[in-house]
Amino acid sequence: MLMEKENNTILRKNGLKTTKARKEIYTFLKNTYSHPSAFNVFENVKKKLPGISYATVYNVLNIFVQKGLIQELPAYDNKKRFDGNVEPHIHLICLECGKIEDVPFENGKELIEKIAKKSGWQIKKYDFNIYGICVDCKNKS
Amino acid sequence: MLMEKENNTILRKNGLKTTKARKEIYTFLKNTYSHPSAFNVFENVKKKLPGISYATVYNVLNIFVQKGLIQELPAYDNKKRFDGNVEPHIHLICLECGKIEDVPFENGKELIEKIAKKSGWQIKKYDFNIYGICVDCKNKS
DNA sequence: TTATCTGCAAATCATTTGCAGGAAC
DNA sequence: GTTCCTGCAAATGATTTGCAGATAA
Repeated sequence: MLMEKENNTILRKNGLKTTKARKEIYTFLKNTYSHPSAFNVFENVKKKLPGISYATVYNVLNIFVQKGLIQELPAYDNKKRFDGNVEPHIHLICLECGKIEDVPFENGKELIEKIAKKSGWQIKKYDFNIYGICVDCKNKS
Repeated sequence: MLMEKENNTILRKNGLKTTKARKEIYTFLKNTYSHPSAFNVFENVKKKLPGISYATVYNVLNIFVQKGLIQELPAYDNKKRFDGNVEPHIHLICLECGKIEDVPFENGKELIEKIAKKSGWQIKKYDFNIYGICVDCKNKS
């Protein structure tokens, strides 16, 4: 669990004022593996800050992405997801229940470097999403 | 260039009536490397079929994706892209100009199989997007 | 105090839907 | 002749924006 203090420090270090909204959203994202949509974040943070507005959630999420504090997953179903884990990794996405699990990308770095060299592009980041049926959903059917 | 005849055959084989809209959209997607958005498809196909409606473009794209005739790229910037190349491969996406290039994924199959085995998931497909600055944009700046 | 956020409501933009007429088979 | 498709216009839903008041520094 993230401590209040380090949380403040991180925000300040990134030139952001430490507001309640930002602290709660940051804490929530850094302590979940659920890869929430903006709406999920809104719902959850509202438990702590009942007056928070949906627009503020979007504003804060966008600033965090911009600052590299979190990452944004592309919308495979029209809703962006957000991930407090900024280490490069692979996402396993269940087509049935929507669950998203993280998988480390072994040799990812080498592969990326090889592609950078071959293509001549300057590579900034990647996202690697694998879609299928998760173990739970497989067992259900 | 795709021939009219094979085009018809493929549509029929998938249980689809061969309409002008479908033939043009299919031909366009199979003959471009541009990874167009729905709007790009609309613009281009309108040159051949001026009366076509935007909704039809969406309908047809969705049916094609459903039938596996094309693939859909998740929206990293709020717009889905479509790819006539259904072979699994990597996309290089330029953050500056939006260009998308294909890269073969060597050892992709092995990697996916390894992840399937390890995780227990039944894997259906993947998409692997690498973001950066393309050669042209690098040279410009 | 001053610059920066937040909350609210309205706006935007991609995508979907309902339905009546039209085309494929 | 039936069934399936298209075009149109309206609906939907996620995300963004403008702005006035509130809050952090």
